[in-house]
Amino acid sequence: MTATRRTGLAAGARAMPRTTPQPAPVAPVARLMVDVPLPHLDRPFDYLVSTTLDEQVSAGSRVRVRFSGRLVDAFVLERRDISDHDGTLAFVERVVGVEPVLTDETAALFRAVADRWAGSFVDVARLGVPTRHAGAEAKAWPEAERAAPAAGGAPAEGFGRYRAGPAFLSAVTAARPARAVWSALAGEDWPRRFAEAALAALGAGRGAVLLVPDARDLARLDAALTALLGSGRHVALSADLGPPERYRRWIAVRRGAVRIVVGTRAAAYAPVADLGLLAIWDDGDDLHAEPRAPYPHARDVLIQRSSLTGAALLVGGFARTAESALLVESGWAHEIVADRTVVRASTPRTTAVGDDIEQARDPAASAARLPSLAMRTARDALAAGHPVLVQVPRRGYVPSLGCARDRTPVRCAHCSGPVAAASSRSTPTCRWCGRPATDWSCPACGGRQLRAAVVGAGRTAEELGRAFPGVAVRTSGGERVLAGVEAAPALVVATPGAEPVADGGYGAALLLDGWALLSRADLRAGEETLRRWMNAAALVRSDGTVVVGADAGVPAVQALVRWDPGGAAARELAERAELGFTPAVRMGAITGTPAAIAEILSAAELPAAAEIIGAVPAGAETERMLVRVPRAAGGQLAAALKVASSVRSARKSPDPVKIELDPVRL
DNA sequence: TCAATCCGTATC
DNA sequence: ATACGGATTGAC
Repeated sequence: MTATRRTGLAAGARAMPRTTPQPAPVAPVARLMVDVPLPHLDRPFDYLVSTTLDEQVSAGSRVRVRFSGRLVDAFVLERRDISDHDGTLAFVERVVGVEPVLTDETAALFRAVADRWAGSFVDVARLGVPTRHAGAEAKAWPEAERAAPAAGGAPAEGFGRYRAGPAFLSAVTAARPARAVWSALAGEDWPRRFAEAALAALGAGRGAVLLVPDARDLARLDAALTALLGSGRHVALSADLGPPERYRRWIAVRRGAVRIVVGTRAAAYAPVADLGLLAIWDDGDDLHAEPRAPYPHARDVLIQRSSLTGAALLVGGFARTAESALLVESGWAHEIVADRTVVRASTPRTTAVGDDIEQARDPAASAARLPSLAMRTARDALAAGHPVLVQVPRRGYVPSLGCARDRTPVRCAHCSGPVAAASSRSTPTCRWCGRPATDWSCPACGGRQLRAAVVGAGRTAEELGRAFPGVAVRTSGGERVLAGVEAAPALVVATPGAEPVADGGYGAALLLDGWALLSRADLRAGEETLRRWMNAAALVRSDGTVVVGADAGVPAVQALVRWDPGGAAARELAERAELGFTPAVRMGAITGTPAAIAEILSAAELPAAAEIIGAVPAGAETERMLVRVPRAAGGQLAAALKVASSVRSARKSPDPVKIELDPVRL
C-alpha cells in the first residue's frame, strides 16, 4: 500500500483520524477463535490490538478480523503479552458491540462441549450466544422487586418427602458440588421444587441455570420463581422470545444483573457467574437434544458444566432415562427418591386393560379403545366434579388407514406416502403430497374398503363427545396446546407432551392405545412410552385413577403401576449394556456417501477397542455407519472423528458427512 | 523462456 | 472458503 493511498484513506469517510495502527502497550495480542465453519480451523489465532481498540477488546469480546483475506467474526479468548506465532500478526479490524459475550467459564464450556461431540468451538458458541441486537445493549435491567421469600415448608413437605432431598438442598446452600437424580412423586409441584433449589443457590451467593423442554413448562417454572422470589431476580430464556428481547435478557445475565436463568436447551450455556446449581427437568424429552451440529444434549452439557465449575447438578423428572440411571449406577450422582410408602400414597390407582391384542388393535370398535373400565372410571371422576385426561398417542382424526379386510397399510399411489383422513366425511388424503386417495385397492388382497388403522385425538374427542353427552370435551395438541384446565368436569383429550395441568389434579387419566407407543421401531420405545405415561399420570390426584390401554405384562406397564422409574431405568440400562448401545457404550454415527464414510474411517485413528457396525442405508445415496467404543474411550472416539473431519475439510472433500455422537435416534 | 493452469497448503 | 506459491504444462 503506497503512502498516497494511506493518506487518502486517512482523509476519507471516518471521522476519527487514522494512522498506521500501533499495538497496545500492554497485552497487545488477542488470542481468538474465528467464526468459520471449517473443523481444521478450530484453534486459536493471534491478532494485534491497536491502541485505538485497546479499551474495547477484552477476553470475551466479539470482534471482526481479516482472516485469509476476508472479514470474519471472531471471539476473543484472552489478551496476552506475546504470541507464539512466528509470522507477523494482523490487527483486529473492529469490535462488534461493547459487550463481552464470553466468560472464561463459558469459553471453557464451549471448548469442552465441542470436544465431547466432535464439533468446533464456534459451532457451539453459535448455539450458546444469541445474535447481537444493538438496541438491547443500551437499556438497563430493572431493579429486582423482592418478594418476601415464602417460608420453607414443614419437614414432610417439598424435598422433605424424599430421602436425600433435604441433604441435597443443604449441599446447594453450602455451595457444595452435590449431584443428584431426582425421581419426582406423582402430583409433585416440580416447578416449586426447582424454584426452591434455585433459592438455595441464591442463598449461597451463587447463580443457577434451570432447564425445561418446552415453552409451557418454562411458563410454569417462571411463575413458580416469581411466586418465590418476586420479579426481576430471574429471567426466562427461550428461542421464541424474538432476537431483541432474547438478547436483552441474555445481556442482563452476562452483566450479572440476574443470577437465575430458566430456559430451554440453549440456556444451558447462559453466562451466569458463580454457578451454584444446574438443573434439568424431564431429560428424556427429545427437545433437550440439539438438532444443530454438533448435536449436544442439554443434560450432557449440564453434566460437563457441573464438572467444570463444581456447581451442583439436579436431573429431575417423573420418569428416568437410562442415561440418568447410569449417573446413579456409576456413583457420579445420588438418587433423590421417596420411600415406598410415600410413593404408594401419592400414586393414583393404576390399572392396565391390555387384554386381547386383536381387540385392542381394532380401533374401529370404540368399545375396544374405551373399555368398560375406562368408561366407568371417567364417569365416576366426572361425577365427583373432576376433569378427566385422555391421552391419545396420535393427533389428527384418522392419521393412518388400512385395508378393511387384511389391514395392509394404505399408501399413496403417487408417492407412497401415508394416507390419512381429516374427518369422518372427508376423502382420505396423502400426508406427503396431498393427493386424494380415490380408487384405492389393496395391493395384497384387492379389497377396496378402508378402515382406520390408527385413531387420532380428533376422532377420540368426537367419540367421547357422543359417549358423554353434555360433558365439555377439550383438546390439546399440535399447534393448539392448552396450558391448564380448571377444576370442573370435562374430558381433556391430549397428545403426549401436550397434557394441560389441571387445577387440583385430574380425577382420572385414560392412556389409550399403548400398543401404538410401545410398538414403535425404536430402541427407546419402552423408555419413551413410560415417560409419556408417567408425565400424564403425574397430573392425576393421588386419590384418582389411571387406566392404561396396554398389556399388564409389559415391563413399562408394571413400572407405571408400581411407580418405579428407577427400576425401569436400571433395567433399560442393563438391556442397553447387553445390546451394546448407549449409554452403556459411546457411539459415533457417520452419515454420508459411502466414499465419504470410507474417507472418515481411513483418516480416523479409532481407539483400539472400536467396533464398526456396518453401513445401513440412510436416504438417497447415503449410508450410516456406527462406531462403538467402551465409555472410557469416548473422548478418544470424538477426538479421532474430529481429526478425520478436519482432514476432510482441509482436503476440500466434496460430499458432506454428518458426525454425531451418542445419537438419540438409531 | 514465459505465461497459463493446476494442485496443495495455510489462513494470525 | 480463498489466496498464494510452487510445480507443471504447453506454445513460441
